[in-house]
Amino acid sequence: MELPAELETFVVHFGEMGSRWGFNRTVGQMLAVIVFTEEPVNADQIANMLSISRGNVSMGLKELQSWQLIRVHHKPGDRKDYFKPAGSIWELALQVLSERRKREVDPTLSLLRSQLMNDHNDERHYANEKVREIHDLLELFNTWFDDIHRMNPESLKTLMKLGSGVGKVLDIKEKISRKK
Amino acid sequence: MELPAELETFVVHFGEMGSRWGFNRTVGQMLAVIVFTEEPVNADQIANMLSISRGNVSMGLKELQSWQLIRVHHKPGDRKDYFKPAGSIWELALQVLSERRKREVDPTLSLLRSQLMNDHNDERHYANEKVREIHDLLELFNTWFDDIHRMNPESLKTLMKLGSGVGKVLDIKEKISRKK
DNA sequence: GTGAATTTTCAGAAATTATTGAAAATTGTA
DNA sequence: TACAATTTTCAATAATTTCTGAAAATTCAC
Repeated sequence: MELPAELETFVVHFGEMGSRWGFNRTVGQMLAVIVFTEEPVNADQIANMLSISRGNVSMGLKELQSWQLIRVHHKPGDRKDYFKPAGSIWELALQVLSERRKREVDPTLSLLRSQLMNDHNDERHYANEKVREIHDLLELFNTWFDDIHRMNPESLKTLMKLGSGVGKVLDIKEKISRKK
Repeated sequence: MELPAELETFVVHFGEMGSRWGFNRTVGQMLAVIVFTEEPVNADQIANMLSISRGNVSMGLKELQSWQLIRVHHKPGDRKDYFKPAGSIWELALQVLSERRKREVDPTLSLLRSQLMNDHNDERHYANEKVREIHDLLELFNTWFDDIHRMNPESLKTLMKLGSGVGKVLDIKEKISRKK
């Protein structure tokens, strides 16, 4: 199976962006192939389309599975593993955010938490103040994100479209309470 | 100036996380030093505290400035440049998100946009459907984020604390309109 | 304008990360 | 169980990224 010409642009781009999204060039390209190809693809097809080694494909697939972005699919009478996206584009995006939070926020939060546990948590120290501030911010972000993540996609879309609308409501509410 | 012992943990951690946050180990460590130190610090102090070369510090500072995370500060009678955070923790966090959107979302969005411009935008093709879906998702995310970013920190905090509260309101609203 | 203080640049070196491909392990079928 | 198909592993190598430090550029006080 050859890489279809109309996919080339996206494969190249997803490759370039890959490292910014948290994986590497090859893994990004593999994701592009899997997302933009209607039929599930197998490892040999991916290796051929991207001209990379079979071993590299194997590692990349493991990575994409650890991100829960792809799923195995079996075809009757074929022992090969075929891969397809683990959900809709919307679900994949949420999944990427979720994994990134796990990798980018959670470790820091747990360090800050343990730091605040230590009783020598001297509030006079500037650094301790900052630790507290970052901790509270990340904690707020995390609970907010959990909330959001639990919402069904349609409500979430509606909420996002509302955007500053919600903000305006809150601003008005605030102005009123300040006048009291 | 020596690296204060109580900062060591954070410097090491910010270093490890650096690459996940979009810069490299050294730049992460430099950010930690600047954020956790009350007094503005100069390039030589950073180089000494982190035991890295003066040239490396210069490049790192440029990077942090390109992210708009730090600002120059001048002391009277001292020609050296001193550096301090460009804002509160909250503002720095928003700034990181903002820069990352610029680097991680905008390039993809502009590719997808140009792809949809091309008239051979054949809706029968599976790949084109996906292009459209990703485009719409990123567009929605971008306008939402712009909205959010314009809000004042206090309203934003309130909104985040509300979290699923807003979601519940929307869910109820939806259930009602479905019954009609 | 001169020159010392300071910052920036960048070629080469070091460190890190990604890739290959052959061997080992696993899986499924007969 | 035997064996062929398939996947995974991992040591060696290749590619990329980061770092150093000396030289060049800039800045500013006199």
